[in-house]
Amino acid sequence: AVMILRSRFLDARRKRRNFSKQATEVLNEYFYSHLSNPYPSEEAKEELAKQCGITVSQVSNWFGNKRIRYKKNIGKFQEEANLYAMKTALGARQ
Amino acid sequence: EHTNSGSCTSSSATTKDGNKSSHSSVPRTRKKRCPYSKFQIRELEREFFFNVYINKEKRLQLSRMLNLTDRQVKIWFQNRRMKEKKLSRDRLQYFSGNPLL
DNA sequence: GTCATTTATCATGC
DNA sequence: GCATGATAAATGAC
Repeated sequence: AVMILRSRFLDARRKRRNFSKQATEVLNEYFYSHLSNPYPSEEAKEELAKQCGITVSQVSNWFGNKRIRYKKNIGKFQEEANLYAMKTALGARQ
Repeated sequence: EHTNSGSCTSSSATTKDGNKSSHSSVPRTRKKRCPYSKFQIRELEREFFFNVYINKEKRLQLSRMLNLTDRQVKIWFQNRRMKEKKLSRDRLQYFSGNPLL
């Protein structure tokens, strides 16, 4: 039984599943509202992980991928950046 | 999948350090990440099974056998220890909230 | 030495 | 066919 669980764990380790829409929303909000320094602290990572229902490692992976891919092609993310900039601006107005 | 024979190994005439000279504007290009072959991984894992920490002798021996630099072998063991630690954390988390067995 | 990270690569989703 | 999450080399702070 332990072996079955172990194999299941190992197999599921690299099975990729997309995050929920809400989780991506939360992560993007943080990223674009800290665009000058998109490096969340350990505490911030834990809070984000809790909000998103994922692990801290997954939060770290997401920010690592996001930073490099944003840097590599800022133009591609311009629309997304404007969207979240607008969103946070509207949120802060009340 | 990867039967990587001799594509990435820093076999010889490449870039040890040709540039320590006082050129102040050379950023010193970052070494391109090159995945190791199945054979290299197998031997590294075999040694890691015996010693999580590798000594200088075995490191030189391994680096020669696998056609890697001692620095590469050293870094591989560092990364491998970090991987093991992460696997332990994941295992713990995975089995924690489970009433199974 | 650890450890967060950068970067490229891998594997999957769709 | 790329978008996306996870992993594998490589660097640097400490």
